[in-house]
Amino acid sequence: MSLKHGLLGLLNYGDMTGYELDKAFNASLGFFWQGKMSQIYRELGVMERHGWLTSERVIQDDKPNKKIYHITDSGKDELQNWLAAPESDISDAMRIKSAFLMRVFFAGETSTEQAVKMLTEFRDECIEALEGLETTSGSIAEYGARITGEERIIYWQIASSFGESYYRAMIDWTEKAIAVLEGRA
Amino acid sequence: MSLKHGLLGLLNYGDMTGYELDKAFNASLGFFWQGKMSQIYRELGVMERHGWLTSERVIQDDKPNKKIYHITDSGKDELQNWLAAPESDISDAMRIKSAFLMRVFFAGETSTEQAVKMLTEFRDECIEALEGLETTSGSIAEYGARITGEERIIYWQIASSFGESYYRAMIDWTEKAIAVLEGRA
DNA sequence: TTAATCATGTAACACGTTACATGATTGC
DNA sequence: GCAATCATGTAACGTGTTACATGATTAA
Repeated sequence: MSLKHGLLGLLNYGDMTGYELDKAFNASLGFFWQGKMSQIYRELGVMERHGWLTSERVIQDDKPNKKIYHITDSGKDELQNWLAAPESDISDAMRIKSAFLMRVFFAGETSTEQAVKMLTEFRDECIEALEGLETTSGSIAEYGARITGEERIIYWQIASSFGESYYRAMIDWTEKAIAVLEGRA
Repeated sequence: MSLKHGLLGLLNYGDMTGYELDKAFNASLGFFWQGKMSQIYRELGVMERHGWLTSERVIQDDKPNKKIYHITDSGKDELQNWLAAPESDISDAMRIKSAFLMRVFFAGETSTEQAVKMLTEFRDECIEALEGLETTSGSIAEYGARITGEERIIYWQIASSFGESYYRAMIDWTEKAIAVLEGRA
């Protein structure tokens, strides 16, 4: 249900079109939730049918026509309920789901070299991702400047600092694993 | 595609029924990939149609009849290809997807107390999960004793040590976040 | 007597991905 | 001339979840 709630949260900051929502979503929430445009358009339709949103069609002649979405009181209620929901999403957040780890699990069926290669690639990607985070925190600051409210920025920073902790832990883990495999060889 | 590959990997250790696969899956891979029984049965059907498996029906009169699955050469090929696939699943493993983080992101719409409560609950769950991991490594040892191959056990331990790194990082992050919020209040 | 274990599945729905379709304007 | 931006969607498929159906045996 979280794509819907992410969209609600963004529309709570102000009216937007589906196209703008897609960009705002990727620029802010995109770090910990991904949604394709086609899915966003579909979900907006569902949400409108739920009565969480209303839409208004705007005719343009220099650019394609657009449809501006507006959050309703019912939508704001839904957002608040979700935010206040005791324990919701936590058990979900605890669960690790990783096809990569599954490959590690079965790596005994291949050679040690292949396993080391796989882990090395992973570590390199983690390092890159960690470096990329500086860009992300930059875009958060930018966003924060535009949309008011210092209280909000604190939470954005907390959420984005998750990435740092996460990638650092991954790099650590991978390097230990590589050391174990190379020590054994 | 990873549920399929997990099942292939397990069937590569030996023939099993859908019911046994469900239990083996949850006892070993369940830590980083979850699959419901109904989904497992469906996927087994698909895999058999792909020619990755064959099945044999066994009539029992004290217990319900069962169907034993056996991996084919084509299935073994598929498993090897997946294991050798350069870079597959890595970009997937990098992506963070967390509805919980989305709630943190929007926590500015509620009170600081509520945000602290949410984070505290999360930290507590992480601590519990970390403690629960000792049980997991126990069950890995048990599994390792039954299914031969010391090379395999190493990878199982590497995969399961991921959890430790992960939960420790989460606990750290949460505690820093709580400190920031409480310092501000 | 009640719950758990054994054992199989179907049906419907929810969510995510990929491919396709359309078409003007603007900057390199 | 070519790619990007603006702007909306549909269709089909893949994967994950929930609910339902059946029914014997065994241990607390």
